[in-house]
Amino acid sequence: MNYSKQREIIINYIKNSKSHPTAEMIYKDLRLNNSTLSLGTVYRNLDMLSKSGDIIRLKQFGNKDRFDDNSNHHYHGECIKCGKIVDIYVDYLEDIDRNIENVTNYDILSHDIKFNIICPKCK
Amino acid sequence: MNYSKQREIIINYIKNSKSHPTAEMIYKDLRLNNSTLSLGTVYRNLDMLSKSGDIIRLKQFGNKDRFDDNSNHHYHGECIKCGKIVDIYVDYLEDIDRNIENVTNYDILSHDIKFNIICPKCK
DNA sequence: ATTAAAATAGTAATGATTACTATTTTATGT
DNA sequence: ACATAAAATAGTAATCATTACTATTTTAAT
Repeated sequence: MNYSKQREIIINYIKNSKSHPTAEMIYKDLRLNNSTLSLGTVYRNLDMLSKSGDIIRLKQFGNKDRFDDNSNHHYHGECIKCGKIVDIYVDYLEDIDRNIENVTNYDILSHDIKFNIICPKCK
Repeated sequence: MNYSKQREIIINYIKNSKSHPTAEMIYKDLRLNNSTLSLGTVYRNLDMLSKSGDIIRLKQFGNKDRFDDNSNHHYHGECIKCGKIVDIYVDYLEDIDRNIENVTNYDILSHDIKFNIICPKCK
């Protein structure tokens, strides 16, 4: 994977964002200071970066994929009222994997949890 | 929600299926014995049934939504080798929700867990 | 049996994502 | 620096899962 300016600004955008942006949000924002950036380039890089593990692709929120920084582990919550997606920073629950492993035939590598929440604003 | 023959066969198909079928799989199979069934009808009913809670819509597996019986609680696993989606029957982990609630500002209503697994065949 | 609401079939449209191609950029060896 | 090959991009076209639309049919209740 060679260096590219476009990939750098895309990954920086995601790492500095708190909003779990979609491909289109990333494209529109970065276009402002990068007038030749192509939407295809955004999609291709999001795909590469999520496959390499630098970012994570979230499929479980709405109909558009969302992307998130993968620097430190966290779970996700979605407010059932306003739809906001939030990070939930708690230690990875390793015990769950070992427990499931004990009661099934499966090797458990990891897990993702999505919490259905009500955020403070919507309470 | 009025009765309809089409909705009945769709919900029965899902309840009898172990394969977490996509809309298209359901459509193709049911078409065999129901030559006028429409794909739009399948989509519309899957939407209604998942909103009413009779079935659940799984968004986190591949690019097509999958549908599953919601009669008794279970989690899901996806084999990272063969892509198979399996049910994991363990009690709902209520403690997790209460623990998160204690360390965040959020009301936690429920959660879904996706396990990344290796199935017996792929071991 | 009448009637209004709900549902369907079949088709068209939408919209997120992927594919394609000619051009440009990057990394490497001379 | 220079040449070269691999990798990446921009811009556009194509794909494909899903949703919307409309005329007709079915359901449920009086």
